[in-house]
Amino acid sequence: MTVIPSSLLQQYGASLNRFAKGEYIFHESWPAHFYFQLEEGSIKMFNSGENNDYIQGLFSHGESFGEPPLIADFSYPADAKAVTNCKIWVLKKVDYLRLLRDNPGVHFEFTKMLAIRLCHKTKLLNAMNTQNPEKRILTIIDYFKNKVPHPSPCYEVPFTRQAIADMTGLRVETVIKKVLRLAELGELELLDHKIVRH
Amino acid sequence: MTVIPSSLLQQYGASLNRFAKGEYIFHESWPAHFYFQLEEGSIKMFNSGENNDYIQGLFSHGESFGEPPLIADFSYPADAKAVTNCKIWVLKKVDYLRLLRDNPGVHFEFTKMLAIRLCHKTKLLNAMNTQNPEKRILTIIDYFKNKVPHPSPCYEVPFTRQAIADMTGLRVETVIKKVLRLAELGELELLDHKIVRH
DNA sequence: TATTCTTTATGACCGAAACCATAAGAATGG
DNA sequence: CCATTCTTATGGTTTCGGTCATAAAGAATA
Repeated sequence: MTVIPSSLLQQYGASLNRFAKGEYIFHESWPAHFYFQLEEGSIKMFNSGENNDYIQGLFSHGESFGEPPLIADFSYPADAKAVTNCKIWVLKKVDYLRLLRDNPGVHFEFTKMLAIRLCHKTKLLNAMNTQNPEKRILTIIDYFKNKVPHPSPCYEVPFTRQAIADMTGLRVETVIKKVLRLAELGELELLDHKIVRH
Repeated sequence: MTVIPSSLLQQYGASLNRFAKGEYIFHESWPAHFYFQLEEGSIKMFNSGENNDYIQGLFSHGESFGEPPLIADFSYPADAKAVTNCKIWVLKKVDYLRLLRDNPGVHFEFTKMLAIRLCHKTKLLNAMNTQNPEKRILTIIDYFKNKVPHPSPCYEVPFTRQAIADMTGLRVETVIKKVLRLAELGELELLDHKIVRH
């Protein structure tokens, strides 16, 4: 699951930096200068609006984030913020590009990951633009359920109703109501307010 | 703008195939066996729903499409259909992967393209989930306006209201009404029903 | 343990976009 | 050239999710 082995990162000059809970790693519209890979903790990428936030992604141990602007020279399309205290491997852009050039296997795995992320966003765009709130919510839940192949058939959703709202473009009251409805319909189970998907 | 030179494609065994207007190149959920690059004509990638279609992308001369499933071994997340008569370079998956392996420069350009597409979908997800219909419409128009750097400051939108609806998740009547409103507000101009963006 | 903040819950009301019907102009094809 | 289909347009109606107000349970913090 780890994108690039830490030994290889260190070999190219990466350093392990700490970010406090709530701290921003970068902001929307900033130019990209570094490769980031989470060693510990988790971060969220999101667009902040006046009323709304929209969560673009959630990343934790072993995952890298914010690489596309590094590769194709554009500015960040979203903010990145530490959800918990984090330790993050940080590598300068030129060193990262050199690492990719020197290691075709790593480069190919990276391309593969972009392809998978693109497919995910493709499916999300379809779901969020054409489906009703219930389906949108299930789409998001099932994405995270299947992200890491789970041993148990049932998946305890690790998000608040507000987080689901911020990933589906809905309002928190709507998510609350639709989740109760989905539980009635048997699509979800509620165990002491925790959402469980089978 | 051409992704891979046709000479290189031929060197790896590509053939130039014809597709008639309206013909499908592939369907959602099919496994991916070929690399496709448009020599002539244009195609659309879209999800077809009961009432709704959702257009994921429009591609024309020089552009490739449907590569991510080839790279990361998943099935197509959408249909691809010829909008006009097309000539398309078709290359077998193994040969395409060999081409990428042998040509790091081509591989890097491909990675760059995925990064750009990912950024585009990120921006779309934000716009479509958090913005009002007017902003959604302008977001789509501006994307195509800026896709190829245009000499003239004004851009004649080459889409029907229905196509805009299918890219924004709105209904055609809504697009018609909001476009008229945007013209009143001066955000768009209407020349004989053609939409022009400055 | 008290207090504050977050999260879930509920109901009333409102408004914007969907839905539906209709029509006229434009483009396409036989 | 005529017939058919597509595209743009318009107005009436409905519906669903947003908005607002309120509250209680739970979690975090002092």
